[in-house]
Amino acid sequence: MDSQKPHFCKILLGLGIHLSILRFPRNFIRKHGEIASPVQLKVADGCTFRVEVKRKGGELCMVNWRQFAEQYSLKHGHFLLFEYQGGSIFRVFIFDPSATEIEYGNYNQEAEAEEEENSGERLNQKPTFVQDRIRRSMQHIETEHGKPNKENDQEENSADRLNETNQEAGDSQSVEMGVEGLNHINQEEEADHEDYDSVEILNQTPRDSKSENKCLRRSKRRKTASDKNKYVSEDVSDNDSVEILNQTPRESKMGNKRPEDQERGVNASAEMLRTEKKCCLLQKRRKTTSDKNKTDSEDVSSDEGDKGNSNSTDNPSFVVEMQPSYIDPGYKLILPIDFIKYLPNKTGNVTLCTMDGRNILKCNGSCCSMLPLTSHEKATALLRAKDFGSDYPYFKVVMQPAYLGRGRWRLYIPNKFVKENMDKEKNKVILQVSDGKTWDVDFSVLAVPSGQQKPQISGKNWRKFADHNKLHVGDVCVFELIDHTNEGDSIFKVSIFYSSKVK
DNA sequence: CTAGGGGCCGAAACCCTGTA
DNA sequence: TACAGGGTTTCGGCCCCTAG
Repeated sequence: MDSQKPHFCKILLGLGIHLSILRFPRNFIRKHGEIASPVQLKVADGCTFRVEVKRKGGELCMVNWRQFAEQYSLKHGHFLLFEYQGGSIFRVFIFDPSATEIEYGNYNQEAEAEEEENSGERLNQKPTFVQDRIRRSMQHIETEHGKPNKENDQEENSADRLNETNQEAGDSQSVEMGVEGLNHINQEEEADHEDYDSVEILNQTPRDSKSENKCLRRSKRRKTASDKNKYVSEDVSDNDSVEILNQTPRESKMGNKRPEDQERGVNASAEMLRTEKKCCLLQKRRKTTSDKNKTDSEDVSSDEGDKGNSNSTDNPSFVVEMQPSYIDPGYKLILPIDFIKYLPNKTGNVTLCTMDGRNILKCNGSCCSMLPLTSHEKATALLRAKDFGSDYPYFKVVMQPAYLGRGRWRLYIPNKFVKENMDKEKNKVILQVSDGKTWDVDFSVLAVPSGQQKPQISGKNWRKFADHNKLHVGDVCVFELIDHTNEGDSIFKVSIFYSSKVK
């Protein structure tokens, strides 16, 4: 590929594929002007596709590119790189969800073979109620706009409406990875791109950046169990509209759902977890017996009782009022005993599907856990802090679930950093944030029998630090060692790069 | 092979409820 | 109001898996 030519990237996150619509990054159009319709998409296998370009809600979009999407079995997580040749011609490079460029010639066969191989397992794991919800969700979006849900609706009209809907609702179909933007992924930029949750990179291939290069490196290892789970998640999120079946009582009572989510009629499970967690931390009172009895009866009766709820469903469902122990630290969610009859097996794995492709929870038996960030997510997060520099020694950490209360509150510090810059005998370090507030947190170096050493920050004050600074999974912290004299405790200045708008 | 990340277990500390 | 008992939470340590 020619790095001198203008280009932009797109990561597909579901709906865009189904709607046959792909929006050009605004910055790209701003920089290179209008693209005349139709555009030609040239792929490395020699195929060329003509795709119409139209304005949708003020944005320039490729419409009806379904044939192209189908030809290469594009799905959620695929990464497209568009290199502009001029004269409405783009060369397109396609990367699969593992960030590996696909083999164009035999991609379809491979995809089909893989599909076939996994079909039993995967299809079985995708419960029919999910498919049903997806279908109904799609209908809901259409009918919400006052248009009848006719199967024969012209695809484009449907796409238009959905596109408008999603723009209004601030929903996101594609993350635009790309571009010059990654130099400026800060909160102001995020505000600018809020409606698409997107990052735009112009004139910079992902390969240009070290971390992106990491992401795109061809992965040679076998698929692990966790990888398989991720693929299952992707499959489910392909269909884009999976909802939490019912509102939790707390949600409806306290109204702490984000307004944009209310508009959309969807829940972001991670946000729910965070919100619930906050509530739990603030009101960490154990349920009394009478409370529990009340909750249990509500849970069990939810099948009936929620019929009047706008989220009611014909499928079996239940409502759970979060207990502190459901969220933190045990992540054990107790199901109503009456609901067990709907499960095919009393033990085993279940998958919780949400609207947000990333926030799939895999549950094993009674235990649910948030999956750790993928290397790609980490690399993307780290880009927010890539411009950080300091004369002091520092290290950057992307917050993982395990650092923020999953299992326990502990943050691992790179061993190399500790060896080079810190006194292992110390048992405290001081964290200081920009407003000058400080926390004494426990520091220890855990010696593992294999001889390995695992320096870590832990304890109540680390938790207080995380709470006070509203740290969430995906946020980046830069720990800058500004004082490490032998007498006192090491002092770290902590700069935080939040993963979403604060909060 | 090493380091990072996360799960699990058991002990101790903490908190709440019920009862005298 | 004090206390016992039991449930919940916190924490240290160990182990395993994965990526580089």
